[in-house]
Amino acid sequence: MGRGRVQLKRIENKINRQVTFSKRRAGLLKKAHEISVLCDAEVALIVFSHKGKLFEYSSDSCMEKILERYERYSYAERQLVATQPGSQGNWTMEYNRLKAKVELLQKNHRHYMGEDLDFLSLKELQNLEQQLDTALKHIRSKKNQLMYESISELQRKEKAIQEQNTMLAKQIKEKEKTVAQQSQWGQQGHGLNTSPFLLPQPHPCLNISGTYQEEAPEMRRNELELTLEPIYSCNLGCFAA
Amino acid sequence: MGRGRVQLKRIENKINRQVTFSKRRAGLLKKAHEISVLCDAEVALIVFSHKGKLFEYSSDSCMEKILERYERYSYAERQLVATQPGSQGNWTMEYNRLKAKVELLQKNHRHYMGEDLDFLSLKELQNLEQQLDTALKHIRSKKNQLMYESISELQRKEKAIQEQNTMLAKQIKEKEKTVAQQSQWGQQGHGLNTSPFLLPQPHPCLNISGTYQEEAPEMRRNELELTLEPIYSCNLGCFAA
DNA sequence: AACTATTTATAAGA
DNA sequence: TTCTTATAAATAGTT
Repeated sequence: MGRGRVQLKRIENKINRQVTFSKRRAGLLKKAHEISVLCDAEVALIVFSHKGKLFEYSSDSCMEKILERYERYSYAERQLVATQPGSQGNWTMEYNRLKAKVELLQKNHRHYMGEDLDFLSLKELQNLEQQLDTALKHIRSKKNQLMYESISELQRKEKAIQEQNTMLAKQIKEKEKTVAQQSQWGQQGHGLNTSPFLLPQPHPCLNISGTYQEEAPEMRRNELELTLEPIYSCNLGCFAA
Repeated sequence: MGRGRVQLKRIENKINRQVTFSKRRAGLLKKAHEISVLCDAEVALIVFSHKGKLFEYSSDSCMEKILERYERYSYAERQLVATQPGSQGNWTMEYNRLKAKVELLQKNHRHYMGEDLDFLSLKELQNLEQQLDTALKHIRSKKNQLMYESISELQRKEKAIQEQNTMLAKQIKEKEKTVAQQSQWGQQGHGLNTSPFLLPQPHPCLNISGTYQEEAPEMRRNELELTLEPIYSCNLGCFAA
């Protein structure tokens, strides 16, 4: 119906395909509606465009209802088929169904693995992202637990060493005092040169460690939340790409 | 399309309705097929006649596949809608639908979480394990990257402090020597004491960074493999259980 | 189910 | 995308 005959094969021209899709989709939905009204039928129509956009029609009773009815119906049908022995057509049918299901699962899995995302729509990707996010939370928590242990072990070490550091610095100071006293009492004035040199040395380090120790819990928390969150959003970001 | 216009309302004549249903149904299925082929779309069409007979069409990928895709899609859609306030549609209906869907999704999800695995086959389990492993690799690498940074930062700090520690200890030792010398020589040769104190000061710091850069990569790698591997095997272990 | 007068759908072009 | 138009398709009523 148009200016030329149409071959029943994929339209290769992208633009053309898109246009035809729009038109035929409208027509299909219209016809679906018409038959449902004219003939009092229950119709469910689902169309995914090549690019993954969803279009649907369902007669008065909502989509879910019809799909449920369908599931019940086809389930019952399969049960009947299954209980009837001998019929060999059922086996191939069953086999194909199984095969299709496996395929579906694998496809889903691939999506869950962040692969084959090219033809998923943004919405589907968001869905995926959310689910993966939840899954990762569990794994995160275990991993973080061990990481934390490693980190706080290091921090514990650091703290201990720093304390030792402080101790040593103090000892030096005292040593200096002793030396200074000795200088004062002997060759005077010389001790004054050494002390301003030596004193500031340990000082910045001690100061740093001092403030670090106080802020460490905060820092740690910050570091973890700030450093780790971006990882996830970054990683999950690729699913929205 | 026919000898007279058609009003969009239920055809009361039973025979007529039945005939029209047959004709239009064929047309609808045909069109559904056409759009799926021409436009590379995924189409699922379900029609229940007034008398309850089922007719269906689904493009190449089987019906179940498409319906699942639909469910996922509309789930995602509803999630988006749910976050947007205001829509006051059939709440109870929506609620029930949501509840059912959530249950279904949770079941799938539990599998991905390594739970409820009792009725999965070995192959499915292996599949799950492998896929999760792969997925985690991506996440790991990013997360580890940041964790590494945090850890090696701490290690750098630790090392630096330790070196300083050593330095301070040396200084103390030398001070002691000086003190001892001073005691021995009385108040002689004081100028010699200050220089060994001052020269080594900047030296160790430079040394630290020099040796660190060479050894750090090895150290980091070791520590990561030793500390982190157990986490994964532990985590993944539960999927193999 | 087959036929056919008409209405519809739509391909191509603008 | 939307509108137009020539033409192919669908189909209502008929046989």
